[in-house]
Amino acid sequence: MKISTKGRYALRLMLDIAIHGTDENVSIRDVAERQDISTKYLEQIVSMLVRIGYLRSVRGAQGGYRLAKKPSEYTVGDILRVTEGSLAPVACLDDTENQCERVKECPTIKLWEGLYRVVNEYVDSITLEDIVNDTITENGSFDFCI
Amino acid sequence: MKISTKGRYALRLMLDIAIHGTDENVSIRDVAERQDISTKYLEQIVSMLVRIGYLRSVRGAQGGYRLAKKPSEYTVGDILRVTEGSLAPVACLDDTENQCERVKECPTIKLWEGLYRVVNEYVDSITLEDIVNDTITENGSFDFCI
DNA sequence: ATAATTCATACTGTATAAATAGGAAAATAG
DNA sequence: CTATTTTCCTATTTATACAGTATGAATTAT
Repeated sequence: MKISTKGRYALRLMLDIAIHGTDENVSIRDVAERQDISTKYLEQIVSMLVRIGYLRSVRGAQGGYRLAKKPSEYTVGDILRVTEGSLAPVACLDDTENQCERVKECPTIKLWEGLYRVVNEYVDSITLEDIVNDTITENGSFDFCI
Repeated sequence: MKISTKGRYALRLMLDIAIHGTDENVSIRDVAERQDISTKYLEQIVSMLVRIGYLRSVRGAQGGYRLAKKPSEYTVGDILRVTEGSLAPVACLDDTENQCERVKECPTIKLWEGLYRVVNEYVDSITLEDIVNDTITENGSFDFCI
């Protein structure tokens, strides 16, 4: 039941860009340095977020990334679902063809559906803006640990 | 964010014993057959549940397992926490020494704490009895799919 | 005694996570 | 117009944890 580094890094990346990208493009190199994450690994993660339209990229010198929307318009769930693939606690809840034929009479499926629901509700209740405001208010700095 | 087979099998094991263990010991062999899970793998899982006192074992012929308490006294969370290790979405929330020194000023830690909380609240709100009743009421049978 | 069971622990294969690596394509600055 | 900075693409490697096997000892009922 762990969130992978991809999901965590993606969140830190988006927060970093939310904070530093208001008046200039944010390069992966800078994010990698501030967040202490491998640039090459971040490149993979950022590409997912560009592909889905959450980030806009500008190539070349002075290029980098900006948010496509306002921080208040991204939920944590949005970002985690892109990078984690799915937040479903069991495979049979994924859209794919992982569903077994006994789903209808499975005694535990309702349990997993319920867990899936509360997880989604929670991560969708928090936006990037919420986290940014919270942090800046509390200590002014922005150092991540995970 | 997936629940592992250990957690899922443990739940099915406990439910199976809850149903079939009212007037006799339930052997691993029988559970494995009904649930279509490897007996050797189940042995490992059952041993965790015995060690922590959730199941009582009787050795030898006609031996097997029974619940130590009533089905209503086990929450799903109890069982998952034993077998999954922890339901924390990030390592720094575990009791162990995984905590980094920046926890206090980490912008995302509150998020993960909140997620951890809703997950625990949910899985602790459902007991084995709830699932048993639910299932028996609905279709009388008890076939699992995951 | 024998058969049925739990108990203990070591081992293995496989998939996934996590990260590295190398270079092509695009844009800017000088 | 070339050197530099950056994104973009995709293949490869490494590490770790999951999932399951395997072997056999200990215990108890019949």
